[in-house]
Amino acid sequence: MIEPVLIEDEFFLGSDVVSIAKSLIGNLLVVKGGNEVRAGIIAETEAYAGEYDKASHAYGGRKTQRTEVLYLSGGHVYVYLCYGIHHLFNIVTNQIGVPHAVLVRGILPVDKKNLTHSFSAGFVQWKGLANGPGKISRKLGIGAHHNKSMVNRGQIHLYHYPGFKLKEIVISSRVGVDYAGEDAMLPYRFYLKNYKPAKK
DNA sequence: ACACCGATTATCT
DNA sequence: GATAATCGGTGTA
Repeated sequence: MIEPVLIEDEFFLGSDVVSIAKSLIGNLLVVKGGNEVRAGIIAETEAYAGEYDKASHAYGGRKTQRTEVLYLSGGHVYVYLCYGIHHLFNIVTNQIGVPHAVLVRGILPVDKKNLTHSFSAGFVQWKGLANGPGKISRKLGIGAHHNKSMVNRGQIHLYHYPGFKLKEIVISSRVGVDYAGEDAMLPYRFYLKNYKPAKK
């Protein structure tokens, strides 16, 4: 059994949000709440490249109450509400002042028996599919209170997960960004080949 | 004050 | 598999 190891802070400070989104695939997302621990293997991500990306909330350098978290340093958590119901989980990347982020759109369940003892306390096994950004927040218990928190400091942690054997990654255009014009075509979405996304 | 944005579930075929 | 029904926060005026 190989121990998952926390992803180092520097990883999230990187300037290439697209490659960060890709390399997050297959890593372990862990949410601790109270005495409970929930986890999933990241199976689908999208990159949002800030000021010059029409699909980004920070397009054109827009800075408001909602988007100011995007301008914080890489590793901060950006959670926003969609359809008045769903909380969408993003990880801010790059240096302070550069509003890049990775949206996590899908996770796979992890079996407790594939994890070492350090995760077993309070581990809650969730079931079903989490192939959609609203579903992962439901399954893992991510909410608005996580907004502006810091990965690997508070309740949300990201680990390298050598126990998961990464196969082929599919690259495609992003979901639900029709309004972004030509930027809607950018190949900024990544998912595991053997995973069924909610949307093609 | 108002237009805009989108993920999920239920219900139908 | 396809379609319809659903909400509330945000940004701009």
